[in-house]
Amino acid sequence: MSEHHESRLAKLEKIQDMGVDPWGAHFPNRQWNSEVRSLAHQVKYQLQDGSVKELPDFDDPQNPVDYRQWKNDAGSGEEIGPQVRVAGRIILLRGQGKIKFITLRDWTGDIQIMIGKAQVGDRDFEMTKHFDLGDWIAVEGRLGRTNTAELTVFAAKLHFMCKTLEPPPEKHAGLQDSELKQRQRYLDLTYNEGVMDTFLKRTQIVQSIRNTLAQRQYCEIEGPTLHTIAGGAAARPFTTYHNALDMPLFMRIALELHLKRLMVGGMERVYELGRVYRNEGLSPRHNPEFTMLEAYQAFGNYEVMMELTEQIILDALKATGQGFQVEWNGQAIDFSPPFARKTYDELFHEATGLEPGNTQAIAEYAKKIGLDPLGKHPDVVKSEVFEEKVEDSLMGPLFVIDYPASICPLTKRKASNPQVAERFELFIQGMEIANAYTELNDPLLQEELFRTQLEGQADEDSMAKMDEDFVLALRNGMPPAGGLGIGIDRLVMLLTNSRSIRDVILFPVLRPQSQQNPSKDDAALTQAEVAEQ
RNA sequence: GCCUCCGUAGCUCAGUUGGUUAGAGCAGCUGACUCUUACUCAGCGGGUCCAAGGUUCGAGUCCUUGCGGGGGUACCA
Repeated sequence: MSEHHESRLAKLEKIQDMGVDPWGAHFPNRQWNSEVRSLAHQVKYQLQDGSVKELPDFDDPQNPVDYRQWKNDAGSGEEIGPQVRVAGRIILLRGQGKIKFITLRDWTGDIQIMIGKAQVGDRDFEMTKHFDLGDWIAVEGRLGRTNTAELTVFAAKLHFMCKTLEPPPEKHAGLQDSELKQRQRYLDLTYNEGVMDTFLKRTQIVQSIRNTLAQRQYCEIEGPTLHTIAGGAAARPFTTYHNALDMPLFMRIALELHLKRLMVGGMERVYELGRVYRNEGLSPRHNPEFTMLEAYQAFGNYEVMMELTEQIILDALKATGQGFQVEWNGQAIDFSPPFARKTYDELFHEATGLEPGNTQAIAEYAKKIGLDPLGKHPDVVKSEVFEEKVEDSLMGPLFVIDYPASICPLTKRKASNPQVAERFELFIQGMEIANAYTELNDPLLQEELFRTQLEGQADEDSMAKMDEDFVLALRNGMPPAGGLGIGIDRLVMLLTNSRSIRDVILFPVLRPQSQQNPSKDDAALTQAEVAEQ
């Protein structure tokens, strides 16, 4: 066991010896640190004649005020301020003889506490000797300012809330090791600047999306995450097994097919915001489980969904207190509406100089850039070239519209040109953020497309799996509709200036640690020994 | 999966061409201090150098394998 653990356990005992519960209790009427900060204007200076003076503005960097001098000039009197009740974690601790300063942090921010032996009494001051960085405490006291004008709670009564048995990260640099940041996210949240903010913003974004959809009378549902056929996207699923039913199950890779069943059932505007699972590689843009929004609107089309996508993003910007100009990874993103639109073929031509219809030339070009066009449908080859040469360079926000129909088996074709599917993808900073169609509702064509896809495709390509149950649903009649998918994690990345998807997922997938942490076993042993004594 | 970089005290990091007993700051412990704010001052402790092998008179440093992480790449409508 390390010196840190020993020291903390010893202090834990001393707190118990004082008759204080080191694990704390209910602390009613507690105020957030941010609330208390907003009471700063109530701190005033009362002169001996009873008149009250406002304090000067200490926050003006142009005009620094020496508070000690100011009080001197004002004449003898006393600072007055509201009584407050705060609670939080001890982040910094500065002792100065019979006085202690604590920087107390809650999830709204920091506030300084001053504890004077004469003010809190011997017993509470004795307790401060057993404080460690990271401990949770609660404080009752008067809000005021120190001689250096720092807004401070002058403690009258202390309450111990929770002992911390592990030492905190380094107090200036914080937790730098990206592995520890992910494994011990609780430390990352408390001690690293901006981390709490990022995850609170994530919540705001998700709430904003729900609000936007609610305003349009969309209904949120919860579909099954265990599927008998993992469909709705081309991805390798995670497999699992149900014992009582004695059958394999797949974790869902998309929300699409069940939402469409609900459209058949007459849920005319329906969405799910939930987790999907894809058994594929990891990268700064891919986590094996991630959050998707899928929304379907009866009698809509992909144009309607484009407008909705834009609204969702603009509302999310507003909800996170941002304008149209956002900085991301050192670059500027301009979200000013309307977002640009370009057709697939247009972009293809711009990037390659090739005619989008010239399959021969495209196949040769594909070979030249290291792709293998042999035995593939011309549109698949074209799509591979597109992914290789176009997608990464789309800084956007840009709606890419009108995809080749043969690579979109769930999408309705354009009435004027059946070779083209009514589909768009939204690209920002080279990332695919949204994907939407005018949904295919022709069960006969759907069945045929499933079959065509099946030919010559690998077994694990689940998109190719015939989903007869889904086709049956379509045979019962799904209204024409627009459908939309948005990758929530990637959207959060863009709106929080996060470079890695693992910075916006609280607990990303990690391998288990290689060795057992020996300090844990030691601690358990020693606690048992302590109990014996 | 493959390529590549990284792994040194609780944390953040140094560590020269392979050479004496592996260092610093924070954190910890002891003491002093009633307006500090990365408090200060005096003193003291703290290491499985990721793991296992190997080369060498000698390995934190070089080699091999493994483990964990970052990045790239492959897979990925």
